[in-house]
Amino acid sequence: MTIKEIAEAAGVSTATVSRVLNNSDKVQGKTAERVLEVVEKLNYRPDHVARRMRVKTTNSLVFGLVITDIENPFFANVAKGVESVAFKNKHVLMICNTNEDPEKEKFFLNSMLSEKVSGVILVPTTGNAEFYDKLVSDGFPLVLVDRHPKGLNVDTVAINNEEGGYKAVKRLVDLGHTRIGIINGIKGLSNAEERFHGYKKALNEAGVPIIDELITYGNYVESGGRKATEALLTINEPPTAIFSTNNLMTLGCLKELYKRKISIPDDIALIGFDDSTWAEALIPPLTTVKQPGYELGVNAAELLIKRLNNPHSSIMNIVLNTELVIRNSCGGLKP
Amino acid sequence: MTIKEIAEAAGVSTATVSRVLNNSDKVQGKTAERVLEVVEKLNYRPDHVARRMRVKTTNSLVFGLVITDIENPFFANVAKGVESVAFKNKHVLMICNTNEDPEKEKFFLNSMLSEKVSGVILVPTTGNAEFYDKLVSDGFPLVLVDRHPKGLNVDTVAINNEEGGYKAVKRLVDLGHTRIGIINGIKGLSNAEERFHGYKKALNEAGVPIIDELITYGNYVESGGRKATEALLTINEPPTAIFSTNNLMTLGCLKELYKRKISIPDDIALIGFDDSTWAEALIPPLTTVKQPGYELGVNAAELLIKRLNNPHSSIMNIVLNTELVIRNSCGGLKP
DNA sequence: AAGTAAATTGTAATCGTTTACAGTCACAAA
DNA sequence: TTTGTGACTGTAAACGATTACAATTTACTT
Repeated sequence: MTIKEIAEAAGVSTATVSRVLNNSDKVQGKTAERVLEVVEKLNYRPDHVARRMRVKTTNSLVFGLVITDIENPFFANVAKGVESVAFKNKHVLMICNTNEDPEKEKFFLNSMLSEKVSGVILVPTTGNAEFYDKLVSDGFPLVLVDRHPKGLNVDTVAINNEEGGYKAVKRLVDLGHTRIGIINGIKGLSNAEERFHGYKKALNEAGVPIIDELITYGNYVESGGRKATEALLTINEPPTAIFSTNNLMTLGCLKELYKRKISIPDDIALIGFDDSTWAEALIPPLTTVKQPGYELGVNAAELLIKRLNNPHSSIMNIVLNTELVIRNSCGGLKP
Repeated sequence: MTIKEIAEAAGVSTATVSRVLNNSDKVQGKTAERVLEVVEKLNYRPDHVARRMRVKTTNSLVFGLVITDIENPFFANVAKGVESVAFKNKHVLMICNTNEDPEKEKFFLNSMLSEKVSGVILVPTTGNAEFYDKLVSDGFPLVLVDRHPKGLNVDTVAINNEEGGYKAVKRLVDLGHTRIGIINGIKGLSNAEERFHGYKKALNEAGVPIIDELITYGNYVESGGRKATEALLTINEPPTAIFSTNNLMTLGCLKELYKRKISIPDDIALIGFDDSTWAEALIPPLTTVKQPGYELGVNAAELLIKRLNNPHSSIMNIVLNTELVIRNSCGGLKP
């Protein structure tokens, strides 16, 4: 079913059909009606592929979204935010999942470029910075979310990770802890390093020494969180509190603690980063730094649209704030 | 950067470049090398849009995936399974999120058809059955996952929901419960009804009467689970065990129980459906019926590929089994 | 009635590939 | 030398839409 068949059936030219379909230009009311009737009757569906080939604008009706882990509820939130904006703009989403693999990421970005998406929202891994740079300088609409490779002049939407880390650790310090273990994310990722900065800042401010033994890395995955927890618990003088810097590692940590029958918050205090939907269902409910994942996605999508409408406006870097959600996994709550 | 420019730069025709790029046909080694060098040097990226327009096959390098809730870890699992197969086949995924809204679903399906995806994997909502039917009879490659509208002759991959529900409730019955509340999913959805069948079957087999008061509906969302739990707890003689038929409703249930300081498994037993990553981190860890979400996705994608390669082979309905994961939320475990 | 501007519609080129078909070339056989 | 045969390579026509430009019709003025 093509525009040509519609044209024939309605006794007009393809140009007229196209005009009616894009309800642009001036077509006589009667003619438009007749065409629309035929369109309806023949159940015609426009071919976006053909359209996109002809129309050189960025108007492809598809946005790309590249995330690192679709199974992490945080990124699911982000995706939902992006989706809601995309849908409002009649766009559809091409979502890819890199698993933090730079090669996969490159493949997906190339695929999306080949598919001529309008633009891409990307949670960057490490190692492809020059590639992004080339895309941006070629004028391709790209928005980075959640992470910001150093020295890159590109639109970004991220959260204030340092402040988030600071808040979390300050809370622990305020409750009297001085041996505070941290489970860090992936080395070299901006958000991981910033959260770590926040940790150090809070300790420094309180005059608490920073002890190497208490600094572990869990690479943002559950098994990493578990191993890191194990490491923290088996040192000479284990921490009295743990700051886990993402939700999956928190899960690993919880499981390890449960296995060892170490109870929260009595034996150890635990504070997480990222408020997942299950955080409140834990016993005790988890105190955590809440990241606005959905808003991150919404803002990224809106920024992308802004960029599309105005390719030469200056680069924007949006930073959203976190919120400390105090529940009971660090104690300190009135009963 | 088009194939034409490559052709000029390499001093050959566009046909030759195309042949080299699709490493088909016989092109002289030297020529191919020269072309590839130019491709490399000029950083050429094929235009899939143009390609797809010319090539009428189903070979579009894009699969569609329509799910109902990207924030539900179960569907994230499914998506990941689909993704892994897609990636192996150098395909990229167009993912849409219907939120159980039939209108949105229709819009997305139309979009995907317009984008000429190779085929679609769909978690169907209610109400668009005739639409699917038309697609399938038009020869469009469609695979349904997780749910199966009645009377539709279409490829499906689902789990054995009735057996899953049966296993869960049997476990409760075996532990001596006779007042077992159920929090059902969305009325009219095959998987919800099948799980409910399993519930009734287990009770009937044990000679336990089925009591209307104990049957509630939570529509597969957290708030629904919460309200349903509230309803169950405020009847005259509350249940001693609850079967929650999906993960989000289980979360709602847990929160309601926590609020009311009802402890698991001492005051009430709880069994869930769908083993989320957090289920094991709960205290006590959640006993649940595990659905193989990832495998569901893998199988759906493979079925889709099979369908693409062989459009006229007979319709397949794949059913995967569940597994009862016994933890401690129903009690009955040796300490 | 003729002329003119405005409104509507049609013609045909174009987007970047793929591919049927045709053409070229080298070399072996007659 | 001519002819036939592969092995390559090139030419040009699609694919389905959009749109500049041309053509036609309509409406209005004088």
